[in-house]
Amino acid sequence: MSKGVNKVILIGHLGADPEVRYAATGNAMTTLNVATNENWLDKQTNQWQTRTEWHRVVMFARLAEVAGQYLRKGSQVYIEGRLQTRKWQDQSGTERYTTEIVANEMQMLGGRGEGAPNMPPDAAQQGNQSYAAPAVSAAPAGYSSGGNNYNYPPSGAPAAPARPATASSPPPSDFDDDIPF
Amino acid sequence: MSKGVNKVILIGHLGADPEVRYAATGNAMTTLNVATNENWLDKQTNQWQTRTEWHRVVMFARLAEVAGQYLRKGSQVYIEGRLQTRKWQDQSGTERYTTEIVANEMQMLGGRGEGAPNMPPDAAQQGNQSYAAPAVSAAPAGYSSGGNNYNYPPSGAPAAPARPATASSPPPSDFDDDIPF
Amino acid sequence: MSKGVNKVILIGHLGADPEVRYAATGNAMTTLNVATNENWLDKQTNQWQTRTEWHRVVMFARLAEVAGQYLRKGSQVYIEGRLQTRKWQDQSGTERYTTEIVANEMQMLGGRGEGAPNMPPDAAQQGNQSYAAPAVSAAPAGYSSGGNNYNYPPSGAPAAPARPATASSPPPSDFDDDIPF
Amino acid sequence: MSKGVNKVILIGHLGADPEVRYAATGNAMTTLNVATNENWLDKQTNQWQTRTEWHRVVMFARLAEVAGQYLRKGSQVYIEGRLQTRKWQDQSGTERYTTEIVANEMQMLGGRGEGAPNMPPDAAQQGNQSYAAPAVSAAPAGYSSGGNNYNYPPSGAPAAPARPATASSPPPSDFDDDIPF
DNA sequence: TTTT
DNA sequence: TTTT
Repeated sequence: MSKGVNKVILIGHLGADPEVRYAATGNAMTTLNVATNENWLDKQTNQWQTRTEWHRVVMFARLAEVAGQYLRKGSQVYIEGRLQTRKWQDQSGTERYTTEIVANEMQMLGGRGEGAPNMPPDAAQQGNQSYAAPAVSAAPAGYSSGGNNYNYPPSGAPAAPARPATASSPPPSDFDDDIPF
Repeated sequence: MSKGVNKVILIGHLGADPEVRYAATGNAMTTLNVATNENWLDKQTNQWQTRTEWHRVVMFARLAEVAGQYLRKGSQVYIEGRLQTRKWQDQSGTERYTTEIVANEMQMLGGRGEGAPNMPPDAAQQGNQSYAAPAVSAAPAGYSSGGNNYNYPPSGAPAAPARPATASSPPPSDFDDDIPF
Repeated sequence: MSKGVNKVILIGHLGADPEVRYAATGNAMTTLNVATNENWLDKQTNQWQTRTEWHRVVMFARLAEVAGQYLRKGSQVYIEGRLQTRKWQDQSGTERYTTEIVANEMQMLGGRGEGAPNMPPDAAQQGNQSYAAPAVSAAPAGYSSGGNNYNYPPSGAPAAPARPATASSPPPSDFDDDIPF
Repeated sequence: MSKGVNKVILIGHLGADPEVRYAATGNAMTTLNVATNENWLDKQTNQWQTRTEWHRVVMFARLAEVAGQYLRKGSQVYIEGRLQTRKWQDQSGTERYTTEIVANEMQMLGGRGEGAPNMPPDAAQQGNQSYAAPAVSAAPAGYSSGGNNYNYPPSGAPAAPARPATASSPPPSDFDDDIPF
């Protein structure tokens, strides 16, 4: 049944430039690392602290292309999407899980001037691929859209933790274009 | 500073009864497994399919107690909260990440009559522990509220996958009450 | 440009059966009256009070038809949409304003069994008529989609308050099908 | 019952400087006029058009003070709140309705540098006055918080339309501090 | 790894 | 009345 709501809304800044990949079909997939900050009062010290949460955001098709074109490290963005947890196997064969936000809407915020061209008016929203699949699929070919496990990182890739503890452990970056994503 | 929005909204059904734990201080923490369903049209077969996404929801203090008291497997709920990814170590010492929704609001939906008493009027919302910490902390003692890594499951526990592949692999359930959560 | 977010999320109950109208083109428009309740603590008396807010929700095309078919007075619904204020003239020629939620998603909640058939899987979401207009327009013919003032109630109709004080003052109901909505 | 969700999320720009008022008790109330823009494709001309929607946002207490201090005409803001329609009487004694967003969270977006000092970390969120009233009430004294009709504009004031057609018909601005708001 |  |  269509009973269910799964919605995420983020406003944050990119910790790095977008990563854009292309499937053999030409479909784009972009991943963003988005930081959301919040402040909380430490009752012990009575001081304000900042907590940063990092989010892995993925987007497809036209939205992916626009993100790759207009966003940069430091850009402030509004993201709307849904939560999705997918299973993958690390190099030791262990099943691991990564939770991502699959974006269906994006807005570039602030950042007036600073050299970046403006996003085109038709770029802000993805036809929601969940409920009513758009004419041009938002998911790349080779992506088994019916399940949670569109299999990236591919087998044989180095372990790619969902949230790397340090910069030395980068997000998945060695995808094979022939085995898309 | 306080620039940032990190918001999740879910409507779904519980896949199991809530799990309630108590810290040594008496503070409650409840975890829910919430399924959100959506339908998508398989273009190949031209048939409607259902995709289920499972979400791990955690809540503290009064909200946790109310959830434990009024929700049951199958209950339909509205959840509002924020995304949080925490790091933990599995039994092999490998760092793993689990993404959860930390709820600050909950509404029990539908289910009129059916034996379950109604939730009390003051139960619906948690003082948001992120921005303005409530007088009675929403986070249990023993929970290092300043970071992302409030450390459960504890070291030494069996691996608890973020999203079990089957029912045979339950969510973390063998926490030690003396080392809360 | 496409900088802007205008989003409303409601969960409430219908105060009356949906009102469905059809444009000359056959396009449907449905209006719902949705009550959202919240509780607040009266500090004077230290007692919990209930506050009810009424919302006028409008929807078009397929979503409008589904709402008319499956919702009834008392139904619990999830609504997602955008705010829109339109101008109209009452019988004295005075300009008046009505704020509505233009729905693009709807979920029927709870109400298991009770005689009502389930909503079809493709009914939950409207192609968002704002950003990327759907193939079948979500707006009825005769509706000047570019502005805020699609002119109902029509001139000459009795005054129709945005939010009637009592049930004796119903929402606009005497629309002329030839001058749609 | 606590069954109900009434949530609005806006990102837009201020059409004018905030209007700040103070009750006799010293409590602040600020109103914002926020424009949200969206683009839609005119099928007739195959051209992109912009539609602007104006929103009346009200906020109280600390949030009201911060808005008055840091926001200006043109500022980009994120607003989260609830819809509220209140009844008032125009000078002819006719009942009129105005729908507002009562904000409980606000974020200033973009606008780096440009002379404006930053918002303090504790300013972003209002204790939600609906569900669990904060220690310092978010509603000004003199405001009958139990109903929808906190009576401004006061009787005897010139008519103040919810959404003035032109700038010559300003938002309510002649409140009497002794009859707060 | 972001931002203020 | 905003913004891009």
